[in-house]
Amino acid sequence: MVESESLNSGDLLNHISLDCVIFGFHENELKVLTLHLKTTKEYALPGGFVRKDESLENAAKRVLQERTGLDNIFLKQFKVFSDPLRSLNNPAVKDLTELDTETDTSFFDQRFISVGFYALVEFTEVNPTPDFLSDSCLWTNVKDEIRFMMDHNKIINEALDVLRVQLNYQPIGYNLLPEKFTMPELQKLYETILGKELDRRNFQRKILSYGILDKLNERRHGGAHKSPFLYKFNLRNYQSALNEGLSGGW
Amino acid sequence: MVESESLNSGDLLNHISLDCVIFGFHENELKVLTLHLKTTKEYALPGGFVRKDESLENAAKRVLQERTGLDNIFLKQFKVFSDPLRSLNNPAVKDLTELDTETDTSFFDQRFISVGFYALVEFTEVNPTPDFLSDSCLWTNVKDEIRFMMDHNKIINEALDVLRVQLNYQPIGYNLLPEKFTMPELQKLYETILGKELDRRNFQRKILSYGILDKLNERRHGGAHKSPFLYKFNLRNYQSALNEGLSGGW
DNA sequence: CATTATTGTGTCATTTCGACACAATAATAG
DNA sequence: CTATTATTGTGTCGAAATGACACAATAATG
Repeated sequence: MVESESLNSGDLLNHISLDCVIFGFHENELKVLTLHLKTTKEYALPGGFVRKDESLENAAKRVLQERTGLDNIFLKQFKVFSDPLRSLNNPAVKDLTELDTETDTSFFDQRFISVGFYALVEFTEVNPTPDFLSDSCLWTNVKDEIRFMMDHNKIINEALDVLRVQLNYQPIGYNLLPEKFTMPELQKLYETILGKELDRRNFQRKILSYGILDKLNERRHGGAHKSPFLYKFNLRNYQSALNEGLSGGW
Repeated sequence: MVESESLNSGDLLNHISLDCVIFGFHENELKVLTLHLKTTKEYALPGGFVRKDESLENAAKRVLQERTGLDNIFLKQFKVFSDPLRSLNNPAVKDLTELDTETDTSFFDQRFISVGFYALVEFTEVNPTPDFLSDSCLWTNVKDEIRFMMDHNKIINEALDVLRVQLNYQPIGYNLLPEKFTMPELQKLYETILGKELDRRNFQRKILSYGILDKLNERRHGGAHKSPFLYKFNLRNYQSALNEGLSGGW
């Protein structure tokens, strides 16, 4: 098991951890992948530590792979959380002691400076997998404002802030939506992230003007009322929009 | 001396360092505060380490205070540099060994994950002060593309990228310009950061529309030709623009 | 087959943007 | 002391983007 190897703390850098805010979008709701700790029953973000020979990015990829089964997804560090008091009352210490009295908890019982990453994933492709400290791994609704352990609420909120800013100069949606999606679905994604409603017609005009969408000759049937057209992202243009940024500013 | 205390590495967190890209603006040039190492004669960014009881932000403030004499300046972390190979050939180890054979260099001779900060300071207020490893602390011109040690060139370039993006949704200039400044000076600052020229009249129209400037009833005399008006930032509006962001996007 | 909510598409006035023109002015040169 | 010259202050104009709406088409539902 990968995690029990990780517990062999000799391979890991001290004082440094990372936490991942993994965003998914489902049924018009923005979700965050969440762990539920076995012993202390607290909610926590998926996180991990850095091996002595790997980069932070690689460590974050490992965490993502282990919790979601996914590889190659949008992943970005956004802030370091270094309050010297943030590691106090780390429930992992208590959890570990109760779970397994033989394990040395001293690695967990130190001050951690944690690098926050956020990831955007396609909800349906995720296979949520708990780690050795948690009894379940599940999606929680951002709107629900669940109480997380330590400073994880702060981490989530700051990730959301960054995501909102990103929306203004980069395209978003690939990685968060299925391959084919409708305009109303894309709009709902934007509205959910921004926390406000947008005009349907103006939204369509603007998003189309970026040239990152290909309109398909299919419609989504099954819902009530008129069937909307399906779109997919034009990866070529999407990628160049990611690199060069959208319109914006000077 | 503060630094020799810092060398007492028992107070410091292992594996974690920080580097500051301190931007200044002078004579229409964007500058970076740079250290020149005594022994290896390499150029380096001001940096430091984190005490066991302080936050990263606090450690960065210390570094800034020590190198510039300034307190309370714009300072922001922008990225963590964690390539496992980045600490190889850290000249500080060699420098230290040659400078003082009694000092234990083992603290320096470890892998460091470095948090990049960038700061915006008013050039004329800075009192550049070398640290114990360097023989001088001076402003270098960003355009000159001086070769820095380790990955510091990369750190500077990424800081510049972030600064350019920031320009599009936040006001910039306070902290980089003197209290009173002219419109052409402000424009040159923008042009220097962006690396491109802007139309004089359109720039003025746009920057004024933000409502962050107060036009004064004074002009700057002494230069040739027509004397431009002086402006200062309206701190009230500037601050709220910082918080709420400029126009932009959705 | 009518109802109803939703989608596709378009209009219009307002604002913003990009590219310029021209007059005012302050040191400098003669 | 006056003309020169480069720079600054201010404004215009068409094009493009934006925000606020209207109306027809349509696909499930009853």
